[in-house]
Parts: sequence; C-alpha cells; structure tokens
Amino acid sequence: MSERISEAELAIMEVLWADAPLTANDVADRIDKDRDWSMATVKTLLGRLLAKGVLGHVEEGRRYLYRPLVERSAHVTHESTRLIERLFAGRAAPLVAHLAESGQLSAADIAELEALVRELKA
Amino acid sequence: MSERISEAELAIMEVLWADAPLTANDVADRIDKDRDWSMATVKTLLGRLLAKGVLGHVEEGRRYLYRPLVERSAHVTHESTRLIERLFAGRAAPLVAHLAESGQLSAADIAELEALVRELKA
DNA sequence: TCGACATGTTTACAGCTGTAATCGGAGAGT
DNA sequence: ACTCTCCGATTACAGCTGTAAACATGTCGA
Repeated sequence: MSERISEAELAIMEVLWADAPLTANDVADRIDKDRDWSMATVKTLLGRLLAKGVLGHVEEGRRYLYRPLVERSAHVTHESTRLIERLFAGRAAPLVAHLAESGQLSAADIAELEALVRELKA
Repeated sequence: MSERISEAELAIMEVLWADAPLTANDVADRIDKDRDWSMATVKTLLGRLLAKGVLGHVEEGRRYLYRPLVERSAHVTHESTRLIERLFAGRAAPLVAHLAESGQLSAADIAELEALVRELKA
C-alpha cells in the first residue's frame, strides 16, 4: 500500500478524485489546460498509477473506466505526516508555529484556527 | 535559487544546520547512524549540494569546510508552502483542520495551538 | 472486407535520486 | 625521491519521473 504518488501523477488523481469513474479521454479533457499534456502522457500516467495500485479500472466496452483506489484524504494525511516527520520532528504544533512566524497565516486563517481550537477543546 | 533538496540531501543539510562549518569527515560522522552510508555517498551528496548552490565551502588546508547557504527556516517555509499549495489550494487553515480530523493532533499540540492562537490575536 | 480510428501496452529517453567505486593529485612518512 | 594515504572529482548504475512516440488490436464506417 501507500505507494508514492508523484507530482504529475497527482494531477491525474485530482481529476479522478473530483469525479469517477472516467475514461482516459475524460481524464485528459479535465486535466488543467496549462499543463498542456499530450494524450500519450495521460495514458502513461494512468498506466503507472494502475501499476502502483492506487487506481483501479473496469472494462466498459472497448475501453477502461478508471477509479481511485485510495481516498484523497488518506493521501493528504500521508503527505502531511511525511512533512511533519521530516521537518518538525513529528510534532504538528511546530508546523503551525512556523506558518505563523513565516507570515503564511492570513487573518482568515487565524480566525479559522481560533474556531477550530475552540471546537477541539470542547 | 530555491533548488530542490532531496530526502538524502536533507540528512546532510540537517547536520550542517546543526553545526557548521564542518569537514566532509565531520559530516559523515554525524549522519544518523542507522542510515549507514559509506563515505563515498556523503561525498557525492556534498558535491551535489554544492552544485545546487545550497552549500558553500572554504578551503582549510588540504580539505574543505562546508557551510549551508540557505537557512533551515527558509527551506521549511518552502516545503510547507509547497504542500499547502498542492493539497490545500494554498490555504493554511484547511491543513490544520485536516490534521485535526485525521487525529494527528495530540493534546499537547492542541494546547500549543491554543496558546499560539491567543498570541496571534494579540 | 478494408482501411481509419480509438485505446491500451511497450518502448524511449533525459534528468534526478540513492548509493557507491574509482581516479588523480597533494601531503606525510621513510 | 618514492610510496602510501587522504580527499575532492569523475564515473557508474539502477530506479523513479516527466514527457511522449510507436505498436497492437479491436471496432466501425465505406
């Protein structure tokens, strides 16, 4: 499990997390335009994701319908954990502290955090 | 600038962020033991980091003394931003919300967050 | 039935990464 | 002066990534 999903592969996954199952063509159509991929590239990435086991497919007539086998939130958890482990000794709070120090928290973020903390304490 | 630092390279950087300047030998000695690298590997990575411009060196007699050219906190900011951009549409608060939902916040984390939020509001 | 089209599979290839051996030159010991 | 050793630089090589072309095969219109 938990095969690594690369940057380019992530673009494919996002499409399928947003709506699935889809054919290769549908996926290609929905990929962010300014990524400007050829159909061949999309097909390669779908193939790799199948090989990694994070996508599944069912035959539909002459082609496949692709569908994610891992949930987006599982992936997000995986990646967040990785970051926190590598750079914050596995503790989550220092990450937030760092975001604050480096000015990456907007007023809206802070308001949301406040609400969140209130909820967590409840 | 902002050359990408790979996983293995990061281990080298951590050593030099903790204490610099150091010789290649010193770096090798301080690398986490269970990483079990040969001297050759350390030298290769130092070379690559020099090429990427994230390390600098000064000659000291027959060898070099290596020193980071980018600060750890700059790197941490860079990586955190990347994650938030890729997975949270560039907004920081949803990351924290996700950590909460996925049970990655300890009681201590929550206490720290609370203090942090109080400070941010001030 | 025959060729054009669509769609998955195979092959390609350069750049990055992990891991390391080897080469070449400068100092140190004899 | 000659050799051994230390150290940076060069070369190696497999696996992953980004990007894609070529191939194989089945379907559908002419």
